[in-house]
Amino acid sequence: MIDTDELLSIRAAELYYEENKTQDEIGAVLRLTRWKVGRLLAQAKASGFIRIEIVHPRARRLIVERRLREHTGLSDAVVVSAAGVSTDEELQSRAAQAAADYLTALRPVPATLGISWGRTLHEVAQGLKPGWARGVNVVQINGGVSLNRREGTAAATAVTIAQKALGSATLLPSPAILERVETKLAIESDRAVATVLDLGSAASAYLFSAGQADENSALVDSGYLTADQVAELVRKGAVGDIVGRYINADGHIVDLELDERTIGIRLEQLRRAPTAIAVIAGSTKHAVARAIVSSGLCTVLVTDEDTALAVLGETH
Amino acid sequence: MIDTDELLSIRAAELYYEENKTQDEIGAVLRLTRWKVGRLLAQAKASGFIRIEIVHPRARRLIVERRLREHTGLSDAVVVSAAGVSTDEELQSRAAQAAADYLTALRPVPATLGISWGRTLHEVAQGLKPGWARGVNVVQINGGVSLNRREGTAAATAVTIAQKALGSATLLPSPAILERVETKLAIESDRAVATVLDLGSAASAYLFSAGQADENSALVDSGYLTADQVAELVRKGAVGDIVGRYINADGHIVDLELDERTIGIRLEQLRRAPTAIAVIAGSTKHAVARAIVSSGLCTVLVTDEDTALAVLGETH
DNA sequence: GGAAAACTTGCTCACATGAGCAGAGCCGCA
DNA sequence: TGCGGCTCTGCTCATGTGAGCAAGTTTTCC
Repeated sequence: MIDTDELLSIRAAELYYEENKTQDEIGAVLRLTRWKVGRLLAQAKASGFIRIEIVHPRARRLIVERRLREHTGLSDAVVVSAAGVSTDEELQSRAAQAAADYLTALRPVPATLGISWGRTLHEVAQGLKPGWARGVNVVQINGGVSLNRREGTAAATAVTIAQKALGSATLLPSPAILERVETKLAIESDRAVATVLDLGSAASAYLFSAGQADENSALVDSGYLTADQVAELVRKGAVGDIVGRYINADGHIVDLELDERTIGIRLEQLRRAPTAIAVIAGSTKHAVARAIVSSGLCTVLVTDEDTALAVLGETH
Repeated sequence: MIDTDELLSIRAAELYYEENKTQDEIGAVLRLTRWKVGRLLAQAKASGFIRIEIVHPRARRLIVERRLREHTGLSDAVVVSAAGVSTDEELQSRAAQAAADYLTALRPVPATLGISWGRTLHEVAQGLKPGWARGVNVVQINGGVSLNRREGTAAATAVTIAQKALGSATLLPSPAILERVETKLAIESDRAVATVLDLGSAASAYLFSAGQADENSALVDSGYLTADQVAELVRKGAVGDIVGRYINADGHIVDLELDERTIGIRLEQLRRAPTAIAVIAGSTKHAVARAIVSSGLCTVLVTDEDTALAVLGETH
């Protein structure tokens, strides 16, 4: 049988929150003093019977953000509401918009911003307001899309962010992954590439997303890897990729040989960065997000509610 | 683009409802006066961005109850929350419990209570507390289960309610539907049956449920009708049955011949009753509930949130 | 361009509410 | 039975909050 006080507190809550009665009026109805009513309401709240939710595409979940800050190594977190969202695309859009907002409010404004590329980053670029900053040098930190897709996606992202920041973009003129280590080393040592890589290593802040490890990965899409190769990586423990490098649940490189052929910033450099903003949302990216956060690959995580709970290890 | 004030009001709501900050503190954070913050919060509420829900099996939806009272002919309504409920059975249990509570609180306490039978009514009987009233004569108002199922369900319901009310039960010793009109007339005029019917006609209050019109109907289950017969009734427009009589969406008898062979209170008598409590819940019963309410077959409806919205014509 | 209308802003004031506290009632234990 | 500790109750008081108002600001329309 349910406790009498519990039932009373529910009746009180109904009158308070649905009928907008004052605690005094409720007291009159239920034959209680107004103080008792106040206590019942507090009890109902404490028991979790009262659920207050902010439903809006731009709503954030501050409570979850705080939990992330407290229970992980993150220095900051942005968690967008997943209320009323059915698709992963929608979640990613919300997170991207939130990342744009975060970037706009970021102080100090980074002189140099290192960015990766991909669908999510592109959306972040779209979400930024023209003039969001006054002069930021945007640098690509990993090799770009260029094999068999529309050439310009990666470049366009960097350029858009830079233009809207009234700054300049520095592109990394190189593929993401090369077939032979020798080629990679050669390209890397080329002055045009080396300069950009050095600039990227010294960026004041980083902004990047992550990809899940499956056949829908952007690296497969761009033709750098085949679905079979990714499947093999998964077999070796890969949960996803970050700046073109596949990691396992511990945040370690899965395939050293492949990694040696990948051009771009190294994970250690990212780990040392004072500001590394990861934008990762959608149900397919829970595992990567968790790996990235727990291994300290980012200092700030922009994500959705469900992914945040997964990172906290509270998957329902 | 989203209105600036709208975004601000969302930020304010986050700080107010999730972080429990005062409007003054929020003003300090967002660089606004506390009055502006108050207005933003009011705006957020008015726009429906703030959703407060009471999650508890015994929670009621007073707002929907009021809408029912205002927009239908009902004199009262009880609407239980459907939050976190997956099955129709659970919804029916909640409604049955709520009906038991309603009956307990009903004033004046009915001297004679006319009841139907069925799964729902049985649950209402279970949900009543022993001693919920002091002396109520419980009368069956329609023919009982008796053909091929456990004999006692209908009787047990009446007896349980009466016992718990420290009162007496008067059973209707008759089947629900007879095969020939002549038999029905004969039984009806038998003193033992006629007395009970008269008592039922003069009850101070009625409590009944309704059945959906499909092969799962209690009348099919009890062997009074075949699945085919019900299908035929549906073809003629039947949406469900109430005290053994099939009605269409307008609340009219679907098959006059069948109705002539049905024993129990007539719908006109129910329509004239000052207190007729219908307990109807579950997604399969939306249509019957609507028919019953709109044709004035009950004065009080005990139901679940979703059914209530269907009755109000707000199915999403 | 200027007046009227509509809206927004910062305020006063009254009311609603939560924190904190003293006393009442209840329980267990000697 | 009597004593100390426990919870629960009703209160005072300080604070948080919404209604209403006048002044300032923007918009609209001639």
